[in-house]
Amino acid sequence: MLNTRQLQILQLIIDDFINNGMPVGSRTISKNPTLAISSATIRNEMADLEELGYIYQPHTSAGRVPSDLGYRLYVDSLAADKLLDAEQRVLIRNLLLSGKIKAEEIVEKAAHLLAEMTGLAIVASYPGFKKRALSNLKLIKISDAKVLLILVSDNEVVKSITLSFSGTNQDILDLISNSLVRNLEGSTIEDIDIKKISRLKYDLKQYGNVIDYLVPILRDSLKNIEDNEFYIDGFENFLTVPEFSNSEKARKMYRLFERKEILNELFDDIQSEGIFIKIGDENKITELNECSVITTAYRYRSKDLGKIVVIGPKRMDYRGIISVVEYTRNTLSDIFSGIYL
Amino acid sequence: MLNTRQLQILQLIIDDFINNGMPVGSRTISKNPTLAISSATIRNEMADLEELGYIYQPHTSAGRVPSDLGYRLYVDSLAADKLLDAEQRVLIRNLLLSGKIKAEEIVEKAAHLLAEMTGLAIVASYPGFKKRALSNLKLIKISDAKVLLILVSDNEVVKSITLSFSGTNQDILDLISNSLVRNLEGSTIEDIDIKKISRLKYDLKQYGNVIDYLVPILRDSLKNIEDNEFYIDGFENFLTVPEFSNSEKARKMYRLFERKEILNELFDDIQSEGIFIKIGDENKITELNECSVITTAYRYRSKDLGKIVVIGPKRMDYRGIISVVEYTRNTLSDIFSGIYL
DNA sequence: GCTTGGCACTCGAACGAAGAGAGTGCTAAC
DNA sequence: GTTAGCACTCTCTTCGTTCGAGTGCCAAGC
Repeated sequence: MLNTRQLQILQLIIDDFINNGMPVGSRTISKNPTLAISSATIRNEMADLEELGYIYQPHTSAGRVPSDLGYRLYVDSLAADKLLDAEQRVLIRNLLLSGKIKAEEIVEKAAHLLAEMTGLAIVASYPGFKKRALSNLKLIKISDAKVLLILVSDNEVVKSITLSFSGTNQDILDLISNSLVRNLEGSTIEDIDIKKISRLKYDLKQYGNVIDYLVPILRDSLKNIEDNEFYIDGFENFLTVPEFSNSEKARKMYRLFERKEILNELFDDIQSEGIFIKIGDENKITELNECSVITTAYRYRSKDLGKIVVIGPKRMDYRGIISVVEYTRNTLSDIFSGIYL
Repeated sequence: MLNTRQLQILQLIIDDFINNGMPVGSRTISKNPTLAISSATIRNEMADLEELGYIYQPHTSAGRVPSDLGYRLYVDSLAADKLLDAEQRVLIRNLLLSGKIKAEEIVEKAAHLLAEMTGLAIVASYPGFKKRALSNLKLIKISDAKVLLILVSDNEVVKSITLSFSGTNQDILDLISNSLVRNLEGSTIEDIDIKKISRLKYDLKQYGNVIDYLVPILRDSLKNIEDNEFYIDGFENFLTVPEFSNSEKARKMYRLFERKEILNELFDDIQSEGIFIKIGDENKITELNECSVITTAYRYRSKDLGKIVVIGPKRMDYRGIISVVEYTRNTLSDIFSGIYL
């Protein structure tokens, strides 16, 4: 559709616009030594590119700015994915590996790292829990009145819940824990039912009264488990982006991401495998029509574990950001899949 | 020092300025029915108040704005602390009590709630952990290669650490956990030493090789425990404050609170008991000279557990905010002290 | 002697005109 | 097909003007 020169000019315009954020004039492009054509010729080509919808003028006497279509072509032609340089790769890996911590914390760390490295806003979903199978469980005495219930899912995510429960000791709790694991292991966490819990009574007849007291507490607690759905980081980055430095706009963006239904809509739309980019109007959520949204999923072995969404202005360093996101995603997947352990 | 009328005028000026954010003119004050004096008289009084340093003019033909000294007098004369209305009290308590969760999560919830209710930025420190005594401990198998170490401190704070540790089963882990608890219970967590851990060997001779493998992992993990020091929330609120809506300023504030040494300085300065307010230049940290900082500490029984800092522009609804902060602090203390459990 | 109406004065905010500058489209020549 | 040249357009900045809110001070009044 576009000839080589047109494509080259379009790329130069977009590169320049990404760097400087100001409409690009024909003279700027004509200065490029690999092109060696005059500004007048560039102007003619620009008029064509505009007619084809790849660029437009904010006003009559301004330079050109890429349209969504222009960005799309630009992004699609970034086939030669820049590999992250070794230094950055080591940095990311070391930061994510430092301190062996909980799944949630690793995701948060990765999102924070991404926010810092990309200078954009990040939303990440935590590894799922409720829909997974239970793989281990433990009751731990915290104080005279409190017991901690630890649940481990088959995707190695851990949750803890504090119960109000007194008049027991750790030895009894261990017995109860063991019995519960035997009875509940393999059940989907959100579907754990009272019947299975009640089998405790038969296992541990001698502690009947303790169990009678504990069962309803356990049931209620399990019912109230919630997936901590999203972690948000780097929204303050919107404050430095000239396109959003109008604090009204920045705040609107922030408020947008406090709305769970918006996040759900955004996350439901993410396909697995690879990295996806939605530019401007390509986003279904109209509030994001001025943004580009880059999404990917991190995995546990061969299943999706959670998703990462990068949100920024359409004017962003796609090439660099894609490579950082990709490497972080892969590292995260490796960590969760146990490659590094 | 000030006569009744002067004090009244000062309060009216500050009330009006807090509400409207614009310099207050003599005519505005003279309209107040309880005063019933002309604007000319107000002007004379204002000139006196300015001479005394309680108010000042941003420029010659503008109204008056409270100085730090003026705010100080205003805040100190707010003796009749407004009690929070029952509705808000119930709201705060229910929100903080809903779902019995971990200490960290309760603090985060409280900070988030405060950010929403006050419209200001909140920094909270989590309950301390490293300097506390160990009260319970448990190893839980997560997968073939991972074991979770759960630590409970005597102030009922729970931490979990993932260890890479394979070739064992939950029964052995239970035995090891029990032995560790016996040997380490009461030790200060950051001081747990290898010697005490090594006693495992004598307790559980039959698992000698497992123990030899586990001890160094445990030691390293315990060394690397870090107190998750601070939780920050509501900084986006700075975007709505006209005084900071200049996004440069808002961003500066945000960056300020990413610096741990600043937060440490801020938190070290907090006294216990009660609610403290630093206005403008009263803050040692020069970057906060345009802000007011309200601080308080939540407690576990009769000892400080963590601190809460509210940061906003000097122009804030001190009366309302103090009462919200106070009630939240008290509720938090009650929850941690087990009053509600 | 405090209070008040009146008045000249001051200063910032808003508005508009003028000028500069960047960039364009078009035309005619190469 | 490319390019130099030129008229044209539109934004941005600057500068002066006006408008209005608010002041300080003075002289009269209670």
